[in-house]
Amino acid sequence: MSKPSLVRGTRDFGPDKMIRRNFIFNTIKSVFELYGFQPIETPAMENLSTLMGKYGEEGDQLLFKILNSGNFSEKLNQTDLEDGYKKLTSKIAEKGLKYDLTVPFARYVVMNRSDLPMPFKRYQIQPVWRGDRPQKGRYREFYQCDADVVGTDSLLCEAEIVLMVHEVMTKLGIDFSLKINNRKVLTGLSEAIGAAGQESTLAVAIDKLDKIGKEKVLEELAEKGFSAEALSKLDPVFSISGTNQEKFEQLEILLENSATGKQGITELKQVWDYVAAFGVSEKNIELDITLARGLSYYTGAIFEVKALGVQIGSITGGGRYDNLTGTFGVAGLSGVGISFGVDRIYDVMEELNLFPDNQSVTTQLLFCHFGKTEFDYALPLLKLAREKGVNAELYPDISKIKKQLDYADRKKITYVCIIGSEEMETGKLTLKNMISGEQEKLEIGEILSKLG
RNA sequence: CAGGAUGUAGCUCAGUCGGUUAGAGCGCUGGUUUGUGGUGCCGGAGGUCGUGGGUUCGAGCCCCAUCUUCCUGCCCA
Repeated sequence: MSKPSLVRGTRDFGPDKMIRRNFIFNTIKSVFELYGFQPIETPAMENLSTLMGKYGEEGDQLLFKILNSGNFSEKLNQTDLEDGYKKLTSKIAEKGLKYDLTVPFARYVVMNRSDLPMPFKRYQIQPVWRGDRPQKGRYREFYQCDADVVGTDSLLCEAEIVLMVHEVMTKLGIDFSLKINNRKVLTGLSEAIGAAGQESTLAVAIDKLDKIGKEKVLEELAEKGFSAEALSKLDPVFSISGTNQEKFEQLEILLENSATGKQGITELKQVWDYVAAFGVSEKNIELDITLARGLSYYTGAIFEVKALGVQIGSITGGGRYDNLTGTFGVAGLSGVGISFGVDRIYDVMEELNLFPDNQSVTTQLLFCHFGKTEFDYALPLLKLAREKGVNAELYPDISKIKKQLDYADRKKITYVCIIGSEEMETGKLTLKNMISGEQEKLEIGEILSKLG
């Protein structure tokens, strides 16, 4: 038999990791609930018709497709095989693993809209799957923690997303940079340089500015067919700088002839004002007009969060999508949401050593014994300990005390209660602190009140 | 999905020009004045050298394929 192995890009999580992951999950969850979001869950798999076409062509390729059950090749003929894999796929696979939580959520909203209080605020913490090639901070199975609001255009939602990001990152101790842009600004930008309709190409190139530099960006755009005139009009974009307020002023001049662009600026400024009203400092929040994410569905605000001091992709991202439910037959429902990437947040915290030490949930008290008589004597004490709310266990085998202490040591149990014939006679049990090595003789009641 | 690197004990890694029986540290396990773990001392187990082919008298080492992990790109959390 071959050695067992994991599917590439997937991982097991042992107790140590789960404790830390739960710490992150709980932090995010508590913040979501504080802002009035309610939990839902959706299935791991969806119909491919729900998933396909929502994430662009790249996304369709990265979807994990599930082979139909039973004789999936029954109805195939030679022509199907010759037509290529894309057409073949739709004939042998009709389900897929979900790629994110937003699209299944949109499906959920459409299917349940008459029962949902609008605006509907939900959060969802589940794994998603992408058939990507794994590398640092990129997995094929990973968890997203999403919070979305649908059924309102209010920019208060955008502002609250900013506040939630701020709160979560602060609680986790992560130094971060939250970048905000607006799709309408990108649209305005393409109009302003006379390349209306080319905004996706433009945005994808500009997005790489801080990575490859101005020259390479212009090079790429020229290759994609942008005129020299358009590129020269783009020039002021690269010199936008200063405080967020100063950036707004420069941007207003740049987009003065684009109605859409000006609308984008107005929206952004409104978000800023709301955030300011909550007294949150602007220190970690930055207007970045080169930011481009989720171009296939975001229509308004775009968010991205990066951790400072760690070389890893964005740890959180989101934005507003005006028409996601439109593809499911219900138009006019606007939504805005945020997605926290737990796996990347974990990697960041690990690298920066941000996990609290005393986080481990473990046994507080282990009863050790010298034999069957002592074992039996300990049973009611064990019951008592648990009734008092002390996490306790009794070493289940009759074995040497050395082995029992070693078990406590490995499991990082701070206190052991040693029971021998002497202890049974006097009722004074030996309590040993495994960290200091100190021992004292106490009655069970004293021990439990000390630990409780 | 494109390009590059990688794989030897549970972990981190040595292993010469292709040459006999593949090593170390850590970990694991047993013992060490039998009622005491984490620090000492002594012993022990553990490897089809990622996998499958090929070249050779002979392969951990050379060639091909395949898989894993890591890096870059694209895209993203």
